[in-house]
Amino acid sequence: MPGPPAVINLTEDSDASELDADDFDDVPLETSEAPDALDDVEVDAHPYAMYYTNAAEPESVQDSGMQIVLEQEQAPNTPKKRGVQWTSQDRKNRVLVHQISVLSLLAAARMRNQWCNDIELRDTLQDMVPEHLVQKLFAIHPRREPERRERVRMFEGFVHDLVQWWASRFRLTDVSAAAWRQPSQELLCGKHLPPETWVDGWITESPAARMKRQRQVRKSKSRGAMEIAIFPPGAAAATPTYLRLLPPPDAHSLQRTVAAAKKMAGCRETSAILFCAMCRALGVPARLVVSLQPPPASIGAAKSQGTRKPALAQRSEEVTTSDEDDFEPLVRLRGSRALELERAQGAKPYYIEPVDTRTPPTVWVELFSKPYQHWITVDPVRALVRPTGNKHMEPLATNRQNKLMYVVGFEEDGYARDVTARYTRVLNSKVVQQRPEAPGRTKGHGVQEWWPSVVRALHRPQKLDRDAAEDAELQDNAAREPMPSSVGSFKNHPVYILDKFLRRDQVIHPPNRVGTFQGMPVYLRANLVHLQSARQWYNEGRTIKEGEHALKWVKTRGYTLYNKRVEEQAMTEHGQVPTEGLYAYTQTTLYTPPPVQDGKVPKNAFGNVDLYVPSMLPAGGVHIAHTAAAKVCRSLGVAYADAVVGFEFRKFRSIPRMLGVVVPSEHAASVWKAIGHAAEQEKRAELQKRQARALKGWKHLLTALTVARHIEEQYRAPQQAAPSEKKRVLNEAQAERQLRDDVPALKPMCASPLVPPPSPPPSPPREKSIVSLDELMAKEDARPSKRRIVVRRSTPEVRPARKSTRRAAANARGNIRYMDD
DNA sequence: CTGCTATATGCTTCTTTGCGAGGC
DNA sequence: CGCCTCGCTTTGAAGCATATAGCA
Repeated sequence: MPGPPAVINLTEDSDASELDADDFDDVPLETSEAPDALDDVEVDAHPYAMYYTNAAEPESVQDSGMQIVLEQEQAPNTPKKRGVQWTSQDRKNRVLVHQISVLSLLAAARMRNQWCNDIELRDTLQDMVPEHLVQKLFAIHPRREPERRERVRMFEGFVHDLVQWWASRFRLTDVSAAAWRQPSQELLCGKHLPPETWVDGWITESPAARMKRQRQVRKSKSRGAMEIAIFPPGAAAATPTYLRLLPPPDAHSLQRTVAAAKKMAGCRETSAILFCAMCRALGVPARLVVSLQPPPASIGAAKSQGTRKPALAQRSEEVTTSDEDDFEPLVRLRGSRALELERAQGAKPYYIEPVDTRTPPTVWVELFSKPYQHWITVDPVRALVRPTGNKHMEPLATNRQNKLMYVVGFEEDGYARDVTARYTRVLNSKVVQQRPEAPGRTKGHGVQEWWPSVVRALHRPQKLDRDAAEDAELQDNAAREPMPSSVGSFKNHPVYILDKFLRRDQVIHPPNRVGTFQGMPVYLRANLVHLQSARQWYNEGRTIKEGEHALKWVKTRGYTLYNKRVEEQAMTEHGQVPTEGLYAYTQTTLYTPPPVQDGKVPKNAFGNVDLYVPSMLPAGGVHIAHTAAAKVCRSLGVAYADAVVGFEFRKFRSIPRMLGVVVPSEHAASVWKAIGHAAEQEKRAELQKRQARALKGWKHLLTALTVARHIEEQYRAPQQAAPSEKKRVLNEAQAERQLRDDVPALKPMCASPLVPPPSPPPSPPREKSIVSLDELMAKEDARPSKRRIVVRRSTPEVRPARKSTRRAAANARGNIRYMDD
């Protein structure tokens, strides 16, 4: 998880994302507003160092109890080859995590950009600027210096001096712990980290330690720490790694940012944020530029990164020489008090991979030079001022902590602009391809790409002149990127494409060649056209225009048994592979079905109406989307046609999915009415049927009892035989009830409310055991006439209705009381 | 060692209108 | 007789992403 988004505030950004809500089903998410409670903490003394021990957590550490559990579906065991077997769900998760990270980072950056407008912060910073610099700035005015070229030079000189002054004054602290950089890949790649390891501002916990902490939290009734459980990728069930969030080390609130300004000390990112605020205070249009560092969207990228990283497991002094990137000694994030605590508990220091402040940053500033009418790139940490930035802000490909993927500049008014093109020379060949939904992954026409939609939400709705000029500049920058130098890199290239990478349903139209590579013509991806067969277009409610010729002929791909047979037959008869023509969208037109004429709905060859999309409804017709519609139409004598709304595929056979009928519009109302009527009647009939079944059951039972009594009367043996006889009869009765087990719960005909069955009802106290059926029936006769019949399956008592005219039924599952009417 | 290419492998997508027996 | 339900039918190929080996 990336460090910065201590607070997530998604507004427009969340609208821009095309994340399916379903994807979040498994993520129980509870958030609450997180007030800034650490504001009074000193910036200098590693404000969170004291929390780095397992000592009791101050209540202010975490305000929201948030739990994110990305669970994976249990899949059947697949034989493990080596390493982790990635499932398709893992891949989807990676993209999702990437996208959520990007949005979160944007939100975090936007919030910091807002802080730059804070009056107190601006005043604090403005007061610090030396007088001679302020004078230098004021001197740049058309009235004082009419020569524009001179003003351009003066502005650059001013910015240069300002940056020099800033870099010499601002003290860098907390650099590594607070760095905005690539999150570590170990966990995402399924590597197990030992407990008490620092991971991007989180700390790993052993299950036991977690339980213990949670017990303490419960006892003290305080809010728990924010924690997540990360499951390793792969199909096999595994134990997650538990992470607890540490307090953010950087100036994560406005108050702390102001404090950092007063101290003129903080991390690299804080330096850039404060510099931006200062420039705005001086009246110079300034952008806060952020190179977002989300985890990679593809597994391959993450894997190669993750495996090459030095083992974070070793966390002590010896790690300092583990990597060539390590220029700084081990960062010990300890205050003196924390160190004491640590010594007392025998804890080890956390290892945090260092950051080299000489490498390109992930946060910097752009200043708008009014005389030059261009944005100037400024890195206040390395004291760099450059009219163009790509050489100095692009990290090396080998840099694992900083990957240039999205660079966004936030302006004073809160709008942002995608300025990635300014800072990379490999925008199309590398950068774009790292984003999800790169050209190779999207398909078809009209597919919304994710990042462009995010950018649209960030950009100013109406372009300023300088925005338009910048767009041209950035486009020019991108256009200067050279053509790929290998066949492979043409694949999925966002600008160019070779014939050989065209898919079955793609064609270049118009086929304007823009170059040649190894003898192959090179085309622009912009001219790529997605094609579909006539049938496919028909399924979307479109037909091929008159006189259009197919742009491409391809081998048919019969899927159903029928079509396969047809293909085979064609093969044997003509000796050539059957082909079908493919057409572009522009060659099609909306399909208009023949209209309803003389009250008749025109049918197709199958005797129904194709209604795959609403536009395929014949003129003068109405779709009655009700399953009972056909029956009603038949009885009413209304001409109708079944509506086919789609297909289902089972066992290589396509089955039309029917839903309702199409009728002439003049009959629609009457058909709907009849449907309502029929439904009511059906309901009544159903009820009657159930009652008839219940009555039959009762009749059966009573007959059985009568017969039993007759038999008993005729063949009764002297006294002793009676009990066993009674038992037999009762068993019979019970079997009878079991036969009726499927009788559904009967709703009363009248409107009396159905009382839910009290469960389980106490058995009614029995006065004394019944010895014979005679006794039983005599008892029944003796009872006062009751309007309520209770049948309890659990009791071997049988209390049939005395009069056969009484309608009665019982739910064989027992204990449902039926109110007779 | 890195980057490129070819090959192997495993997963995903594409597809687009039955029939007859028997019961009610 | 008409309508409904049930059971049987069959079980691919292309395309794509990724992993891996080999080569320059």
